[in-house]
Amino acid sequence: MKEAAAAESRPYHHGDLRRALIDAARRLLESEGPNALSLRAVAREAGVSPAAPYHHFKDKSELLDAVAHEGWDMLNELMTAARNRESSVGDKLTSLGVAYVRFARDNPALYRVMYDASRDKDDLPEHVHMEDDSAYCQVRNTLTEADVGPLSELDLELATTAAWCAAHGLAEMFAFKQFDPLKEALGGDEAFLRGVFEHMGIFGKAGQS
Amino acid sequence: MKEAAAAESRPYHHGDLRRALIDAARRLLESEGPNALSLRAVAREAGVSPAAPYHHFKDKSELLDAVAHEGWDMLNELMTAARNRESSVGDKLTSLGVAYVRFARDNPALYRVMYDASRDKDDLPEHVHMEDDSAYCQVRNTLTEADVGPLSELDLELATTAAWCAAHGLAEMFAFKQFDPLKEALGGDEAFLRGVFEHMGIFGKAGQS
DNA sequence: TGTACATCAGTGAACGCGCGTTCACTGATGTAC
DNA sequence: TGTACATCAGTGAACGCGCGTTCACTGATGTAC
Repeated sequence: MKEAAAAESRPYHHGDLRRALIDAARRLLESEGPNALSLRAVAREAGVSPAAPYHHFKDKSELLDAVAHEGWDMLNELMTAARNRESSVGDKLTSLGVAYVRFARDNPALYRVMYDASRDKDDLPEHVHMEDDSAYCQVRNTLTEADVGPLSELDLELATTAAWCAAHGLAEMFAFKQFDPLKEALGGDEAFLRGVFEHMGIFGKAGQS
Repeated sequence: MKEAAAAESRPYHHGDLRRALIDAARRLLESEGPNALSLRAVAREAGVSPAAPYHHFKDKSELLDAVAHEGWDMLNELMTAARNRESSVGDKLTSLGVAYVRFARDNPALYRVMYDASRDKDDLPEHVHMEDDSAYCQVRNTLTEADVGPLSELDLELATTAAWCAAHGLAEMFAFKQFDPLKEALGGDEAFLRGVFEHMGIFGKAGQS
């Protein structure tokens, strides 16, 4: 219905096809999963010919990168909000972890695209771990606030990495049915999530201080 | 050369094509990566017609499952060995974690296939977390040996899950170039690995006890 | 204000490709007598 | 030991499919004068 209406009313020139393509990709991603995300499918979803995207993206991977970039931006924002919401270091860390895994749970296909795109380059995008308000830096900066004595620069990076890995691991495992009984016994996703975090050094230890 | 020789000498009936196909898949996986793993490519690599695999596997996914299954078996064995190699609980846990991540580092494409196959079913294969000598149980059983007071059944599962997630997260991140400076500063992969584990509750805390 | 023209952002047909799977077939093997 | 025959495990050609990308094109827009 939406596409039909768009097809009727859309003028020859789209206005902001780049934007529309990314949105279409996001829609497809959540409705059909990451494997369905072809250039042609995105064009189709946007109601446009298969060649049209080439006026806005060099090739398929550039479109995917744009989608992934938006995902990271969302995550950065969620993490910033999660940190600002709390006052103690321990609460901030837990809140960051929970926000991270929630994002992955609520946007599983997008999350997958984000890491797939990174893996292709063997690196995470710069703005994820370099810029000041990036998700990675939210974690690192919170860790510097912990009053567990001065951490060396190396230890700080290691601790941040440990936290990031732990959260990513949980995010990837979260959907496995294997954990359903445990989730149920604990009373829900959220309790499970916090339960696991409590057993992870970064989150648990700091959470108790 | 190998395929040519095989093509010359192989009789009409292969002998053990099932085995040969899985081996071919493994070879392809490490040389070309997970995306190159098509049924046709596997048949080609095994020096056999595209239809031949259908006498041994119902479809492509059954072949992939067989490959993944072998990966899990390898991992189970490595984990068992890693645990038996050490005597203290802390050393066992660290050794398990290191063995896990090493496996992922040394067999990145296989590792990917293992989890991709699991994700398609939303569950890990039974023999990975149910059987007594499975990787998962190696971790859980080691945790029961820890003298940190009696863990409740739920806490035990949570702790095992936490350790598994943490290791998986590190395994997935390990190859990112982002960590190259850190690895170098610490003096190599191994030191980086242990450094991160020390900051992870399960491994670090128990490692100090 | 009107007109010529360059530029931009679409179209739609076509390209070659590799894929998973099916089919009728055939060569090799094993078994019954 | 030899022979007839069923069964097994291959072949290779063909199917339809969706993909990424290119191409010559055209309709719409903006700008110079």
